Amino acid sequence: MARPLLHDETLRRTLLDTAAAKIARDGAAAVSLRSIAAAAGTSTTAVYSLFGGKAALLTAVLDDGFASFAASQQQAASAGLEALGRAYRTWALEHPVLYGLMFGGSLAGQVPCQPTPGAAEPSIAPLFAAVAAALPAASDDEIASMVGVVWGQVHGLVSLELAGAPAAGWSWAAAYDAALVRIGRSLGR
Amino acid sequence: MARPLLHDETLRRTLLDTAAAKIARDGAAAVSLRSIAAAAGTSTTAVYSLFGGKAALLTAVLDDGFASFAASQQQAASAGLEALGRAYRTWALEHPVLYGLMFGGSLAGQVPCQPTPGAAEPSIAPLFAAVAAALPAASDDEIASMVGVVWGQVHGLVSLELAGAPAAGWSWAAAYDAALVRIGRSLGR
DNA sequence: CTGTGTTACGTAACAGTGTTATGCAATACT
DNA sequence: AGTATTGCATAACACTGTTACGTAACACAG
Repeated sequence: MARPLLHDETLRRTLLDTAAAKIARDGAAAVSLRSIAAAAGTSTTAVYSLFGGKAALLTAVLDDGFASFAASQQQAASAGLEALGRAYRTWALEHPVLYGLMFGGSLAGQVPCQPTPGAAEPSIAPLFAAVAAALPAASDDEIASMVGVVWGQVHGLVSLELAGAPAAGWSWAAAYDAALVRIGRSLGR
Repeated sequence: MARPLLHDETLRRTLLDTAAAKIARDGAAAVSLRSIAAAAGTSTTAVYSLFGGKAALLTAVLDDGFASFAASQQQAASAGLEALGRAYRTWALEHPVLYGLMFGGSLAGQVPCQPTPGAAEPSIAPLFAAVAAALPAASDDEIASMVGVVWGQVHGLVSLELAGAPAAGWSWAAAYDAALVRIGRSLGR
């Protein structure tokens, strides 16, 4: 017997990148496995060998997204909580489809893909640290609850903006600014 | 010539209800037009006669959802802003899939259905009124921005909870309570 | 009551989807 | 060099939304 060929890492990255590009352009539901494989210069079975199927490929794209998002958050972490909030919105607006897949309703089963459990945690770790630093006297429960509040506020505004919810009489950017100011004030003292 | 048969309103409601039930149980992407038609005791072409296709049927289900949600909000409106917030979460938790379709990323093109423009506005009209009543001295812009902030906060927490986002160290219910208290405090005076 | 124009919708076909069984070429070790 | 082992192309499968066709049912005119 002989040690067989390993998976081709180059093809894996090519598939991942073309899939991510197509998904970002047309949305996850409008992208077919055949078109991804054809654009990558291979066949559908390669996806099954390398990932396991369309859902697994989407999941891999999603995990890549979480890594990119977490890196963006960690880079902004040193500049303070407000910078963290701005980086959050910036990344989301730059990757609208990906953000929707990561934190939107897709987890609820619209598209059969879900990130590996715990994939989102590194993304909010900087927020957790910032809140903890701003509230040195708070208990763990208070800090945790506050993280939920801040994350919910930031995600909610970004999510509504991305979903195209009607901003009748206000702009989402203005609401976002106001929310960041309110958060900063209530955490400052 | 003769005035022809009108569309069968009974069949329309049957299709709408079975579609809504199936979507609520299995998610929008997992439901096929054939299964809906079969469960309703008819054929797929009936859906095309009555609605125009699968996307149009989903849109109709969605519009029904907006009507139900708006009714729930308007009913809670008289009981104050905090009651409005609780009713918001209650409805969303009772209709998780529908809520995700209505306000989640589906508008961004994951599933090819979109509510009629302006469908969400009656839903937030009570919130708008409550904020305006709580801030009688505020300008229109300030009120509008505050509506965005509050809506974003409430939607964000509900959306993250529904998406199954990890609540590492807190519960979404507790964060929601804390957020409502914070909103009430900052609007109270 | 009969006839006719108009419509609702069942049947069946179509193009396209994700998935899978089969087979062949390429490889890494003996 | 030989051979076991794998990657992946080909082609079939079951399924999807959509649509052409045909039939049965109806509202009105005579």
